[in-house]
Amino acid sequence: MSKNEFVCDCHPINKELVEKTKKAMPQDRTVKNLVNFFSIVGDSTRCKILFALKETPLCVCDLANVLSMTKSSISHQLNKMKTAGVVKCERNGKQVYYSLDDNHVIEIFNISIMHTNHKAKENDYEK
Amino acid sequence: MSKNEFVCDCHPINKELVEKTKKAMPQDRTVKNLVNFFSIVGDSTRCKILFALKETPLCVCDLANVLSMTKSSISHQLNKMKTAGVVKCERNGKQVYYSLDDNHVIEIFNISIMHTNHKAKENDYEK
DNA sequence: TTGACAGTTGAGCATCTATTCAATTATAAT
DNA sequence: ATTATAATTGAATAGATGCTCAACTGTCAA
Repeated sequence: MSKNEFVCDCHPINKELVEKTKKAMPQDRTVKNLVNFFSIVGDSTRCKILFALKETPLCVCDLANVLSMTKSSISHQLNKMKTAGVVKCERNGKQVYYSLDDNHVIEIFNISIMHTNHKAKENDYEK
Repeated sequence: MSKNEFVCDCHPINKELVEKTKKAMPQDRTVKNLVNFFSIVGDSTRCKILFALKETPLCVCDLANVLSMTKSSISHQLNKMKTAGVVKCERNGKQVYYSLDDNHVIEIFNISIMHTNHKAKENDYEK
């Protein structure tokens, strides 16, 4: 199967603009990294975990209590988050303490909250 | 079904810290809005659409050509993005032109790209 | 009014993914 | 050693989601 296979079902309206835009598109790896990151934070459980860890490092058990979920479910998500590089962990006796691995995440959260609040307000006006 | 039902399968290690962290957690609606937004950008097709629209407004057909996908598939995604408030559209004759509805998105993209590049570099060192 | 093209829409399908459950590992205390 | 607790892990399940296909709407031109 060719990678350049033409799978589009229509001819371009503005061919030059299409070509120009194609050239301006970022590398596949850039998109992949970005999508991977947004997928991690685009889940309710993981998002809440990050909000909790923003406050303080927590062990799996305490995270489970904060979110009112099972340890197993939390642990599964923490594993994904660790792989994605948004949290790190450290064992202390029987507990494993998780914390944020990069404060960029909080910065992104803050701007995004501003964005979504702005949008939410717009929707209020429409009512 | 009670909303305060205890579904966690373990007792807290540090009860006070759990309570304190619970109080610091954002409202459900804040998390919901945020997750909704991140879910929208956390998809390869939608992410690419935003990168394309960052350059210029485009009709569905030209977007389909830029991404080498079908009109239908693009249209389905644009519909979700419109509902989420990240793109807006305007008909011009036979074409419907889509564009970004809020430049916050690009700002969030830029910071996130910095974050993911940072992470990608870390992974390179590990090899 | 008819035909062509742009775009939308809903149903169906295949894939992905979050949670559950059960079993296992790791550590500490008795 | 044995027991208890914290955490991890893999398989199974149920629900979500993106793409395809086909039918449909909207607009323009002849």
